[in-house]
Amino acid sequence: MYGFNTVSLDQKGRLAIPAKYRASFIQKNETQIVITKDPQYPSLKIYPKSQWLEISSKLESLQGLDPIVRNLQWTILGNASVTEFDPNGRMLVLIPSELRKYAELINEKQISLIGMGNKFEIWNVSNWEMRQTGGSLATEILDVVLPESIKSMSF
Amino acid sequence: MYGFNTVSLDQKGRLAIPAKYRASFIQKNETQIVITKDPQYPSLKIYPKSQWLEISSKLESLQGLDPIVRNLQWTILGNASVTEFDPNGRMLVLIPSELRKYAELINEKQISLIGMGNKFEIWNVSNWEMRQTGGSLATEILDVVLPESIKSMSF
DNA sequence: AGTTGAGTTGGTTTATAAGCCGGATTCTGT
DNA sequence: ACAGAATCCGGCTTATAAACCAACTCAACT
Repeated sequence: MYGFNTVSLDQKGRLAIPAKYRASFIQKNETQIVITKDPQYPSLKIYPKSQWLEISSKLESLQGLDPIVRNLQWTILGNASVTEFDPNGRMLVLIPSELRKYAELINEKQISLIGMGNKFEIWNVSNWEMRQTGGSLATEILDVVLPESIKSMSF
Repeated sequence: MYGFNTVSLDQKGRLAIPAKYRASFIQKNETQIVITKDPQYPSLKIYPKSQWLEISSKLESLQGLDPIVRNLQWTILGNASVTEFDPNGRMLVLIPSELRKYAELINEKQISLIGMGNKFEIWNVSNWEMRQTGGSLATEILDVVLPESIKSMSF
């Protein structure tokens, strides 16, 4: 579940999880994945269900009065979408249009899929290249001083 | 697993791990290796699987909202690729083209393979010589102040 | 010099991904 | 409520890329 792939979306905007990643899902008996927004950059995150449960419950338990925390909760929890995994065939993920907009994937045929161990990231190809080469993006969404309660968290 | 070798890449970009190193893998029952980017210099790192598991799990657990941490995670985790011994006991590593570009190995027939004990490094031959003689490279990638959480880590 | 093991190479096979198409379902507007 | 359109979903086919395998070359050691 590491490494980077350029994957194409079909005409209908569906994303097929590459086989080498699928294997690791099957191995861990994961049958569902969750896709949601990344709070910091115009990109998406894909979690296996079990990982998602950890993260979402941590997030939910934070005190909801801090505006930054609420923003995080809205962004991450409010945009999550679950997809079933078919162990026999391939796994086709239909990315909700709101998320596609967010990650600047409208009309894109190719996307970058990056395996980060316990999660994946989905990027617009040129945004990802820009990131890799140290360039700066037009949009960096969450650019604030984080409260202590969040600093230690990893999403 | 120490010492320096000049090794050739074949037309398909495959790298054959020299026998003397292979032996030490077999001795330790390592059947898989992981190749990824070095975050600091235009070079690649090869870890035996067990070593990789340590490093990657440490990296994944760091606070994921810090931009520098995310950069490190992207570079190291997002570019990792696993190879295992083939049935003949040979190990041909296909270096992904993105990594070849990164380490300036496009169109290079020869590379420098440096054994560092628990890992290997792969360098463009002339870059490595430059380093050895104290010269400076055109590209030094990670040029930032590291947060305390990372300073103590070794990759 | 002959033998053995390592390195290198290229062709073959297999696995995978991407395009294509038809059918089903939902949505919308009248 | 109905018709048309748009969206969604699954299977099939083709093209591509990676894994496999086997033969050849080179070098070292006896």
